Amino acid sequence: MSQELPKQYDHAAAQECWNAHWEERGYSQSDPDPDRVPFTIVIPPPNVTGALHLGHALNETLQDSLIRFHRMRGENALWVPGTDHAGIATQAVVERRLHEEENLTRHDLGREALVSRIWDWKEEYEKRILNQIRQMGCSCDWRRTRFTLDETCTRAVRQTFFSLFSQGLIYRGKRLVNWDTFLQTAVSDDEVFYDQVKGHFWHFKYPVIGPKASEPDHVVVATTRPETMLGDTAVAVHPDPKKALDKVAKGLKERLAAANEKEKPGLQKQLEALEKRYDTHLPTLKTLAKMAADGREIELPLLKRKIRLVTDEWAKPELGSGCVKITPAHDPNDYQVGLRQDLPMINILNPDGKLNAYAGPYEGLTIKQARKKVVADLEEQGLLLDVEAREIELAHSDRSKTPIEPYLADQWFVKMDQLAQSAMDAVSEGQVEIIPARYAKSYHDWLSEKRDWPIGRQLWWGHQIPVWSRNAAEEGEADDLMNLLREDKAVQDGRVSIWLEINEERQSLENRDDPQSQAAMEDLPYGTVHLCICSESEDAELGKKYEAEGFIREEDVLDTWFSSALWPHSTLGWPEQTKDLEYYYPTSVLITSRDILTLWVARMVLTGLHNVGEIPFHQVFIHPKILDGDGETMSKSKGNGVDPLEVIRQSGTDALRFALAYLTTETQDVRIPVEYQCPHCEGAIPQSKKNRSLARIECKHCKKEFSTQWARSEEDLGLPRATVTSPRFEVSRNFCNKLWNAARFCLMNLENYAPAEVPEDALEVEDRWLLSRLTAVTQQVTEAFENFKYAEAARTLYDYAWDEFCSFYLEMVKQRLQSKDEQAVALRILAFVLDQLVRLLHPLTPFVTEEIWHRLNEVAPKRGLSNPSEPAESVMIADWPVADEKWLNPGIEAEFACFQEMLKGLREIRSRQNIPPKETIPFFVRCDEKAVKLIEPMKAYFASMAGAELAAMGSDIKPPAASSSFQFTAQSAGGESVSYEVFVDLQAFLDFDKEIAKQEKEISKLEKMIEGKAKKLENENFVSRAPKEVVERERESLQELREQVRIAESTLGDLKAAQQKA
RNA sequence: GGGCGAUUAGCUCAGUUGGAAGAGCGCUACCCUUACAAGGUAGAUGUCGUAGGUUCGAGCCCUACAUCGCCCA
Repeated sequence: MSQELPKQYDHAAAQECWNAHWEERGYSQSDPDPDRVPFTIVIPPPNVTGALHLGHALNETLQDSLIRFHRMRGENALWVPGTDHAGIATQAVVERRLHEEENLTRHDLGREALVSRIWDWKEEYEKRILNQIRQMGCSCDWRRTRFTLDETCTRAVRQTFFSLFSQGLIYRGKRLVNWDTFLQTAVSDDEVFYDQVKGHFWHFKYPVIGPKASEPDHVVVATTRPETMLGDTAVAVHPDPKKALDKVAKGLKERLAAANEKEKPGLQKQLEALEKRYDTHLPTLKTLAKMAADGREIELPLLKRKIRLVTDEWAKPELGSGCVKITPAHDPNDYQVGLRQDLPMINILNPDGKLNAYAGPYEGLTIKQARKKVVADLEEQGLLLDVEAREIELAHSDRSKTPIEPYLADQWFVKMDQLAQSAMDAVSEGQVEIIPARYAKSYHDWLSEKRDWPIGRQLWWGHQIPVWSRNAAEEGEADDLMNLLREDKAVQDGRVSIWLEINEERQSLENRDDPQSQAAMEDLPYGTVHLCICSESEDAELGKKYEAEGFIREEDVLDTWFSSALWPHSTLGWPEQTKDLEYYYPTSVLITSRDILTLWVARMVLTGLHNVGEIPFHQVFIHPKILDGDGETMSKSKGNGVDPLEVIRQSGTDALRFALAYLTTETQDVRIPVEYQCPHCEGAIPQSKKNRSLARIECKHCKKEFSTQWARSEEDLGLPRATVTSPRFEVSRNFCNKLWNAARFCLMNLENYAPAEVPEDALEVEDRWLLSRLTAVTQQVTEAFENFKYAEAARTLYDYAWDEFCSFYLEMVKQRLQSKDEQAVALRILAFVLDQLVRLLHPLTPFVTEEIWHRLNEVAPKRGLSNPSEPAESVMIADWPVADEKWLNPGIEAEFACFQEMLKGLREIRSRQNIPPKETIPFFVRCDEKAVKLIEPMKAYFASMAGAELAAMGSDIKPPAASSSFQFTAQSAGGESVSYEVFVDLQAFLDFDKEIAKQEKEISKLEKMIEGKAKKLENENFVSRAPKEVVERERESLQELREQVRIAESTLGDLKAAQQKA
């Protein structure tokens, strides 16, 4: 038998074997079954941009553990796998590679060819990702694997779009978007990050047209982006500058009054500067506000365009000159001003980031070139006043890492008003529970803004928006077209939906009668007629028909989130009313990371409610993020990413999973310190912010060099590459190995096993103790899984398996296994407890437990304490243990704790006295009769586990002349306290100095505690106000401590006397 | 600027209703004891971020501050 069982757990072999076995048996497949309760999870689909990282590993681990737990509980567990097309991210990766490897742009390739390349990428990565998920032991129903761009999902997307469009919840409008000039697409706010860059703050003079006497002949404005002045359509001043200044001053004064000494000087200075403004700036600003009311105009330099002087609260009299230039088409704040003031919005950019015809002589320049030239030209005309160096928070596209240009463009939106409200209600009314609860707040805060959702992306990879559009130059034309369409059969049948968009820009210009606006208006159509085709299958025929009538298909595709928002119902077959949908929806729980709580979770709730009429899941569990040792998010681009497959290779999937679960507590993110493993000597080199960006590193152990993920040069690539890993997985690897070896021990001994019922009176103390603990552990672990307390489940099991099952029970049972008479019951307990432990651990460590299970099935095909029976063929489908409370026995646990304490004391003396392992130490115990009974049965274990021979015990024990002693108080099974004095006869071994020092230290520690307690008890307040039982406990405890000191002092005296003699 | 979280041993983290702080790793010593050296036994290690407050009593409750992280603007 021992031949077959290696000393070390072979995780690689187990994983391969059992994964194949599980799939072959189809354990993870689920079909609707009205007799069973479903438990359903849909995977948050990883995107096909790249391979999975540790964050995914955590996410998958938590889902699979939960699915396995519920499956074992007998629920019909379904876990739907799949991946996400991640439109912009995936297209960006492929485009970048195209550029790097072939120096081509997407326009060189064309839409069809590019999309085909992205599909190739997707095929490759989808395969890789699904394989990774498999390697993590995930028990998904692979038959149901979905992709957000596959047929099933496409149908759902199409249906959703059509339905929202028909209900008027989708519209197109001109909006300021975050334009990525590199990828030439709008990106959402969530795809924008801010970076501090060094920039400048330029101050310009704009001349006033026809100033009256006593009026200023110019205004001063400032900007960090001078080229945007070409798109200026106004200059704003505050409508009531004095009121605004007063308000700021009041706020400052309040802060000053409340400020501490450190802050005061700064605030004081600010206030003084502000007060000066009343003299230096206020008069001019007041005049300007009046001029604005009079309709005075400004001449925009360089282009010589007339622009308006307006009053708007966006202008801050406390800052700069108090005037602000307004560029509605290129700044979000200015855009709002533009809307309020009905300003023309002039877009000066082409999609590629070069300036367009509105920029006049600057047309064709890049932003950078235009900036330089604008500044130079203004300076030449004497209109440049000042340039300050300044740190600027600049928006960058997360996708291309290039600066974002705010840009006015046509954009498709979903109206969020009602939809957002429904999603908010679902949470506040408790239909959807967010765990931990504090995250409900950010969910609500975000939704309550009810900001319309921009859903269009100027990409080629994704769900193309199913809308065909045609401009109508004048109102009459629009009406005619609409009337014609209303007669259309497809429209009447409800297969096509139509909508007339009135051109907002033209409308806003219509309200103004200046010639400039009128001229601009003429270029703009009155409106656009849009039609949406419901079914993709009709695109070809109907689409062609409308195209012949002058309609053009929208080129943009939908935001990826539009399709992932449907995931919980689209994967189950919606819009068809499938049996799956009926049975599995709403799903049970969604497990995800907090960063997409709003982007994704909220949207799933609202689309679920809109499409299916029901919430998508009952619970949302938000798990921690994976950080590196410095508390930074892990990412490949930082170089601090650990590859889960590497962890799996080195330590095994079980170790990966167990470690991640072990770290998943409610409030902490998971820190995983990263280190390089030297390919030459396998030594560990901790990763730092410094070395993580290097292409080559010298090993501090063997002094040889190795390369990293950054290696690009021939020379660097020639060096062997280091593995990036983390020491954090060792604990769990060791644990798996420990479990393996514990099982190995059991299995080797179970050769003589014969199943039979175990009557309670056949049990020894340690059996009762182990069963009592097992029962408690079963309850704790069950409750932990029910409440997503993964760390608690893992820790409870770790402690039980290692400290209790291995360190105590297995050590104790060894003796009984030697004896034919005592063996039988012990083996039944072993088989049973191992069986239960393996079940409890299975959700976290599926492979090692399955490996053990199968071997256990061979040697112990029937097991159980009351009614031995045949277990399931696989632990994956075995029943979850049910705690049988009859085994709970706090009395036995207390007694056992007493044994443990005595054992520990004996071992400590051995260790302190350096007594060789082979020597046996005799010891005496002084205690009363009751206490004798408690210790008596454990006699043999002191011998086997501490090499200590109980020489005598009783109330009249006289300590040996040269001894070491300790004493303690414990609880008996009945709850009374029992005291022990233990003397170890050290005649043959004693190191007097060491022992005297130890006793003295012990006495001084005890005295300190006595002092503290005595003081507490002398405190009138404590005695009178604290609960009686607490005071009583303290009194008793003081009593015991005094007794302990007395004994220790007597031992010390004996020791000193013996030393004298010796 | 607003919201949320964190701060406990050298490192990574537990710490139940408030009653004199624990684990793993690392470190030290001893041990290849017939399940396991990825192991065993024992040991050392703490201003519980700072300052106040509540309380007989605070790692835990309250307030302020500091530092770090995340989300939002």
